[in-house]
Amino acid sequence: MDFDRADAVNQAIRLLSLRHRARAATLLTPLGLHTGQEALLLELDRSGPSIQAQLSEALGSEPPSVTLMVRKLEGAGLVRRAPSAADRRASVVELTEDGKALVGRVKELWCALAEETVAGLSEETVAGLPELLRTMTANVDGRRSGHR
Amino acid sequence: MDFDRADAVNQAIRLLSLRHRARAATLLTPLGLHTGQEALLLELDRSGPSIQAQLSEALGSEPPSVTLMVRKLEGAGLVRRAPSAADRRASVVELTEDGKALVGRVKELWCALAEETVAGLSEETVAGLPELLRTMTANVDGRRSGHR
DNA sequence: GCATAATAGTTATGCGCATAACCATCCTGT
DNA sequence: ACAGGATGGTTATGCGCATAACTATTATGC
Repeated sequence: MDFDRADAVNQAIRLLSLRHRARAATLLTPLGLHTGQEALLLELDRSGPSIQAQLSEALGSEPPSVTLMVRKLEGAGLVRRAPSAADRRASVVELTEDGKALVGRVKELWCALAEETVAGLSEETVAGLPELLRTMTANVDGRRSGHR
Repeated sequence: MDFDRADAVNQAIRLLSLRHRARAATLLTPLGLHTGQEALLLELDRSGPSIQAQLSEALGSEPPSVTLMVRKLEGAGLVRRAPSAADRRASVVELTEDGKALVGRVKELWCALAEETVAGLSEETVAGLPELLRTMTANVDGRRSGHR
């Protein structure tokens, strides 16, 4: 691939990352959330109480990141931790009532953001978008340093 | 749009951001660069000596971010700053010889990364990709807080 | 059954990027 | 010509995310 084409792809991905994230931030700020935290809340809503290793896997974030996210959300009263009965190393994270209440609002924002994002695109393009993005993600993820 | 579809889009964008960035990081590390710095070097290669406001605009990063990036690249000897003759507030940034030498290698990585990223996609999909991503970027960027 | 490896989690540290507040310089209108 | 605003840059601070190094527990191989 020639450089101009490659650069167009890479730079477009970089800019979309920045802007989509920035837009998410401005939408989430009124709820008192920071970008990334919404992913954790949504995952808990999806899968129910989970240990941090599961969250780390689901979010695609490293364990230390999850530790911090959970700590902050716990401080905000949106999430609660309990020691796991089966494994004394693990702690189970779950939504509090406040957390559950907030998830509803997060979902609305999430829908609004997705609609904004794909505005003006054809129905079929939108339909194929997640698959397309996941393919690219898997392409670069597969080359990750060794593990998995 | 229903939540599942919206979430698929948003999460796919989030994950692609993380992974593409992570992959870029592992490719750039051997060159002693961190993610984001390559964009600045490539922009200088493209447009020649520029003042930081131009870089900020071209990279889509805020001025404070540019200040730090330039400072670090200057420390690494890849970039040089000179006061602007026309405007005493501005400083002109340009590549050093070392910087120019490194840009060549960055370009190679950049091509390799783009090829990895779009592996397995049809030729037409790849051709339309930058435009597609830019459309989405503009969609969320347009709603930005007031300015531009 | 016990040493060793694998796994869950945390702390420390560092980078990228953002916003807020601020200074220095320039441009503009009257 | 000069006050007020716009523009270029920097500093301070904070969050997200990463890696490295560590502890505590659980699983495995001989």
